[in-house]
Amino acid sequence: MPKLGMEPIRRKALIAAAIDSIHDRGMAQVTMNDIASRAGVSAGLAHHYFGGKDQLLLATMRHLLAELGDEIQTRLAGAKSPRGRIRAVVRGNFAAGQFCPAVISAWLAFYVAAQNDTEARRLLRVYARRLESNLLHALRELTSDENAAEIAEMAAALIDGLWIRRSLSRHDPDPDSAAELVEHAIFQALGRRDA
Amino acid sequence: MPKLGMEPIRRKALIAAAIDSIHDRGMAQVTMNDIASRAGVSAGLAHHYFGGKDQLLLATMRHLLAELGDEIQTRLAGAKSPRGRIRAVVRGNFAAGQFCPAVISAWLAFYVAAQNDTEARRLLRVYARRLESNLLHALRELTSDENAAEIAEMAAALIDGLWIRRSLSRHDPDPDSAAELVEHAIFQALGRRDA
Amino acid sequence: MPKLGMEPIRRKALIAAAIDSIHDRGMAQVTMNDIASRAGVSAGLAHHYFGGKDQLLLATMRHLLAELGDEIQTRLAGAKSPRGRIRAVVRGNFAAGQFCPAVISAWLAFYVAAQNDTEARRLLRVYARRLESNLLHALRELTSDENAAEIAEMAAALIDGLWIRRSLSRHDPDPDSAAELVEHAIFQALGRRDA
Amino acid sequence: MPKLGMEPIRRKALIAAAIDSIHDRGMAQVTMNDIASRAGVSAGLAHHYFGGKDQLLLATMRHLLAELGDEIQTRLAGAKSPRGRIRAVVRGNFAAGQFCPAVISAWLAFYVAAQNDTEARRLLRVYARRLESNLLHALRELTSDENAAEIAEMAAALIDGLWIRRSLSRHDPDPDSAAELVEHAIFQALGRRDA
DNA sequence: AATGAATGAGTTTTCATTCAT
DNA sequence: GATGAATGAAAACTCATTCAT
Repeated sequence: MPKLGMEPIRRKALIAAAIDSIHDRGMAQVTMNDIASRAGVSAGLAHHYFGGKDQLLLATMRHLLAELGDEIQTRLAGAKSPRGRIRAVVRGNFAAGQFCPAVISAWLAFYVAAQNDTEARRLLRVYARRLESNLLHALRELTSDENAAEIAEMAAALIDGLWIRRSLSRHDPDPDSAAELVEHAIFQALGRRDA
Repeated sequence: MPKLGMEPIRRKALIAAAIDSIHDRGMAQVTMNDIASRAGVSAGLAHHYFGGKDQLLLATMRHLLAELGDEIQTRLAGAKSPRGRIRAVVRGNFAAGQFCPAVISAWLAFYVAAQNDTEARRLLRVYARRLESNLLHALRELTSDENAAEIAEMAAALIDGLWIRRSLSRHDPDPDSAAELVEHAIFQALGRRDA
Repeated sequence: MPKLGMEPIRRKALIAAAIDSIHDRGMAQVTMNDIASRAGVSAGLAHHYFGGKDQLLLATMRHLLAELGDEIQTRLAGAKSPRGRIRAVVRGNFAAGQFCPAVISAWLAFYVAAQNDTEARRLLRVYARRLESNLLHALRELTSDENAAEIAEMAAALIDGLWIRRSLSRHDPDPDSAAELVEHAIFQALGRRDA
Repeated sequence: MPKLGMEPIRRKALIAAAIDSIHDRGMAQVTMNDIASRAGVSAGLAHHYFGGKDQLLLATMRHLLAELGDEIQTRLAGAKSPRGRIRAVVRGNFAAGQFCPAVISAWLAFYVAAQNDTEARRLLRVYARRLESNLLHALRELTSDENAAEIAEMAAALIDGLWIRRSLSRHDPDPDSAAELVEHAIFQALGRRDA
């Protein structure tokens, strides 16, 4: 029973289905049929709306990136101090909507896909640059530029590493302890001068 | 012109070719033909030796794991102090043979594949446990068990995170600075009590 | 905003769009969507009016055939002498509305389609017979029946051949010189007895 | 039961099957499966050897063009006089191997395909230019350059037109009478000065 | 030991066609 | 009268895998 204005609804459903499919079949094994039937539509429709598998996957990635960006921006807007901004960035990266198994799987898959896909790589670089610049901004208010850069690099690596590692663990990932670990590392690195 | 004793040579060539193929086509896109022709043999032969694509890929993963393990063990054998052992583990993870683009790509790909492949996951878990136990062992000589566990987790995440991040950068990865960053973080975390 | 009496307008627009689509995508590649969107309507509407792709294409062919027939009949009506009637037929075949790239493409496509489509073949045969009979009629007044038949066959082949050849040339086809070439050949063949 | 050196055999069989398939299904309707199963192989093999449908079709066209070229060259080599060379070209165009229903269908299909496919068009232009140059060469020895050009154009159109027309007739095409018709037209056009 | 030949199952992709609105 | 939504069947294409030689 076709209705009007279905397109955005289908697009969202397909993107959500793509994330779930990647999670439980793996990027290399997902088929359009998996995704489409999980979204409750035909494979043809997925093609119709996205133009092809690659583009659907890229759209999914863009969606994830945008969501993460929003998460961080929202928290950043409410932060008052440099330390608050650092916390905002870190917590944003481990926000509930993001740090669940299916989303983590998808993220990793995209990280890996970016090794060989120019557009995916471009997308990821934009995100990485923004993350680092957010961190740097806050850190520079608390320490020397040089120091800030070093800490930012460490923090970013730590965030990504925790994502990866949690994805392999049996238990559901715990956003809070992950965020605390990162914050702890950052503030400790700042600590010497801070103290 | 078939020769005797070619098997080990072919196996090595195929594994090396698999790593390269994964690097420049991506796990999802590698075909047996890619790998075989890169190794200078027919796809049929790759089958003959490994029994199938999955098994060749698994063998490749085992090879990577074994090499990394050897790298670390060798360094560990020559280390005298707890700090030396920590350095051995960290440096081993960024050893020259490991920390080059093709190998990083392959590692990441396997990390992701492990999300959905039981055997790959098992293999990876064995390695992760050993890495952690090596680190823990050394750390426990320098701090409380609880503290050691926390630092080990952080260090492991940092190592993985650096791998992933370096893989996206345009430049060839620099093992030394990566290792230093990790060592610095570890010793700083130990620092308070160490001092 | 649906209007009354749109049907004939839509039909014409769709047929024109079909001709253009065939011209620049090729019979094998035309889709209902091409045609419909070029006509500014939805594919569904094209179906509604014509019942299906095949029937739209057949209607397009009928349209072309009818136009060509009209073109010739009009000229024939104004012709006084046998030679005038021959000229009428020839010129009709190269009339402006007919001898333009898009129409030529469509004609050829139909000619070829007729090899495998019964209805298209029937349509084409009717036209071919009429064309020949028109020519024959005029020729018989100028030469023997046997001779007339031979010349008619030659003329018809020449007309078709020129269509096909002009369609491959880079320049826009020139109706006048084509018509002259055919007339020249006919009158020369008649010449011996004519002289 | 795979044997060595099958590739050229398969290629030939597939090309022959393509011609037959085009003939009895029509260019727009042929599928790789039609062709492959007619050639007694799987569709996968056809892809393997030709890379895709388009390329198989193009290869088929190239084959037809080459055969026709050979046919003409052979006859041309044996011709002594200008008139003999003209006859060689004309007869070559209606040679037995060429002028049978399936081949005619394929030719026409390609002629039409050339309207929209750059490579097909290029191929056809090469052939058309060669045909015309062969004719011109011979004709120039018998009449003025200007006259020769005109007659060559007429002859070429006549040849193509006869192909098209014969393809629509119910009976098997008769190469001899077709060739005679063309020769007659040429020699008649030459006749005035010739006489 | 090694290969080229061949297949068939699985996937993406395309489209005519249908239909509720 | 007209559309956008949706499908399903059919087609192209890919590839791991098998096997005779």
